[in-house]
Amino acid sequence: MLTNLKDSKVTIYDVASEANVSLATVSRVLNYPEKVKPETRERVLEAINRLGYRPNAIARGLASRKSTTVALIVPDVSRASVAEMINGVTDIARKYDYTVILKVTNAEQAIEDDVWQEVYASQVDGIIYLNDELTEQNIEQIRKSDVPVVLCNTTDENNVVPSVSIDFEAAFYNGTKSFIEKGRKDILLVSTRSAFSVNALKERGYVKAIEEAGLKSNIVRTSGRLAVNYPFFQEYFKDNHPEVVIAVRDSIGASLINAVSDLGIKIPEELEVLGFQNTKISKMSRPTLSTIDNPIYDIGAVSMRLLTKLMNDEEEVENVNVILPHDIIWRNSTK
Amino acid sequence: MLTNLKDSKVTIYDVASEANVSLATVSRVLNYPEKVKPETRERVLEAINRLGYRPNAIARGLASRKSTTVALIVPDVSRASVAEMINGVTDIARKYDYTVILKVTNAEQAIEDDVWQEVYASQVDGIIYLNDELTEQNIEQIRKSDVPVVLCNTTDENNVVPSVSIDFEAAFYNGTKSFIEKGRKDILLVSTRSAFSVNALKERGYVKAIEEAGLKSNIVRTSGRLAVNYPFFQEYFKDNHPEVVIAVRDSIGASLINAVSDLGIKIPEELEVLGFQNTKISKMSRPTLSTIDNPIYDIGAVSMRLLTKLMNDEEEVENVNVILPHDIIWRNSTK
DNA sequence: TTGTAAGCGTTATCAG
DNA sequence: CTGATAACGCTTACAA
Repeated sequence: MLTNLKDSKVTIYDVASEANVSLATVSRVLNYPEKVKPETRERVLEAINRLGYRPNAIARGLASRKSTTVALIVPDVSRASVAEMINGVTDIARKYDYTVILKVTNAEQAIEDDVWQEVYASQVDGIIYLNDELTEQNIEQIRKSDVPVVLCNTTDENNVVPSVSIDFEAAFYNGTKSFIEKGRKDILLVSTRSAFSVNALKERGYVKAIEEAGLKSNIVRTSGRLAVNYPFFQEYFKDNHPEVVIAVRDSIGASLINAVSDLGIKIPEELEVLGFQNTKISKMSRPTLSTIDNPIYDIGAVSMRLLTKLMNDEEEVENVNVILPHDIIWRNSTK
Repeated sequence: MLTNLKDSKVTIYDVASEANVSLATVSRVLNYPEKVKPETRERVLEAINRLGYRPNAIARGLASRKSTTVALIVPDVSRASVAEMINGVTDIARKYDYTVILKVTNAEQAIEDDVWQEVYASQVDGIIYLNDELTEQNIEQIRKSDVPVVLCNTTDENNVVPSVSIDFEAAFYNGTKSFIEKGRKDILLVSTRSAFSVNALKERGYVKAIEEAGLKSNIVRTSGRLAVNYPFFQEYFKDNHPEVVIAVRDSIGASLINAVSDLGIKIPEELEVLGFQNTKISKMSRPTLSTIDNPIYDIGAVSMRLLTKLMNDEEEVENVNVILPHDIIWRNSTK
């Protein structure tokens, strides 16, 4: 009769009296079960079940000064890579009994500033931060944080903030080099316009491979948006005919394939294309898009796991920069 | 000197003494600014700024018995439609100052059960629930909830749970009918296998249009997964040659286009294809996929807005079933 | 208009 | 091993 009654918020007091113990004992069986005699523990557990008691996480948070909550800050969840990463984070969060608060910034600095204030107000125990256009200002923000932060799918150049990602520079170095080894000479990199971001690392890897081979590097920077990319590519490829294009994102690679195919250029015969990320789109594209596999689910999962360690002081906060391995997946957009 | 000091958690007491008022007054300027004399209000505000005070959301939640937090329960964030919907929810949540907790169930009933317990323990003020494979059990769960729930992108057949979605039946009725009006007779619907879901509504709309026209309905049900769809379609279209295929999801439509094109069938000349959702994939597909536009961002946004009303008792909990308009977008997979 | 004080539902520190 | 009791940081009557 007491069970499941809609508005009957049952508290620890109710359980205590039901089990004929003090509330302290109930609290103990919940948090340190080994510290209470098996038979009373049993009695309390029964009372809990009978009443359908669920500890109030808010009261618990206030009293214990930890919320077992983490914030996940992302620019936009509709990007395939961030969506998949979120799955990784939430799966591991569940495993370690953390609640996750989702904050999306729409990549706007003003919102971003608010968001940091909000998550502090929420008393989160840790923060997972995904921002592939990290600025100095953002890094400063993180360093002032009194709760642990892990950068997800990015790195801090100075290794002062914990992070989880692949080695972007090596990935693009290897990707570029594999074409060079096949004898290609005219290799274009399509990157994005943005002050400072992981794309700079990708560019660096590309340039390194190109220069080592004594070739000429060639980078064009475009928007990340489909509506502007398509016409841009159609224009560009009227006059320019590289042998290979490496794109910093699959979506760019795929829209390039479409734009260029619509122009009558044959892929991979006349132009080879390599993407980055291995999203669904790379499999759905025709021809299917060869791509550098960025294990984004794992990156999310490992980030969350790392954060749990940081929150429990099992790990030093500095110099924890996890590098996950990457792969190149050859499909039909390359010979 | 007190500002920004890492571990100096400044509380309402600190602000009170800094401003020479009682903590109650500080609380008032935060919650009912009009109830405090402008000059003291000013003094308090200054103190707040000077100390960099941020109210502790947890303590506030405990005292006020509301958390200004909502839970967003989804099966999987990597599905394009749910990702975009989440953007809608978070944008509106931000506008109304709600924090959102993200719970992903991986479409597993066991996790789902846990999740509901967890969100209750979290003392959320409301729940947004996205599940396109709703069972009786789930509906039961919702009805027992003592906090408002809104179904997002689904409807409860009995209209007892608030919901926001398009009229799925009408959408597929109209989609089907538009082909019938162009003289097509052999129209196949590709749906998914699943006990009970919105796809049943889509099927119903299709069947209605077909039967009204005195044609023969034809539904095949497949998995939602790319890896199984592709070979399935290749097999199916060896022997079957409908004029039109309507798919219950863009991803199914797009993989059908790929499978069938790889078989040498010309789209739209030999087969027309209509998808559902208007995801990025429908624009990236070649030929581009005609599709029923499901305004999923808006659905998320409206759901959250509705939930705010429900949480403030501005709306009746029963019979709030918002139907958003839909559109058909004709692209190159249809004549 | 402002202050006092009693909670909110836990955890955690003492004694016993 | 268990029970009182004081926090935790805030909201909210009720008094002044």
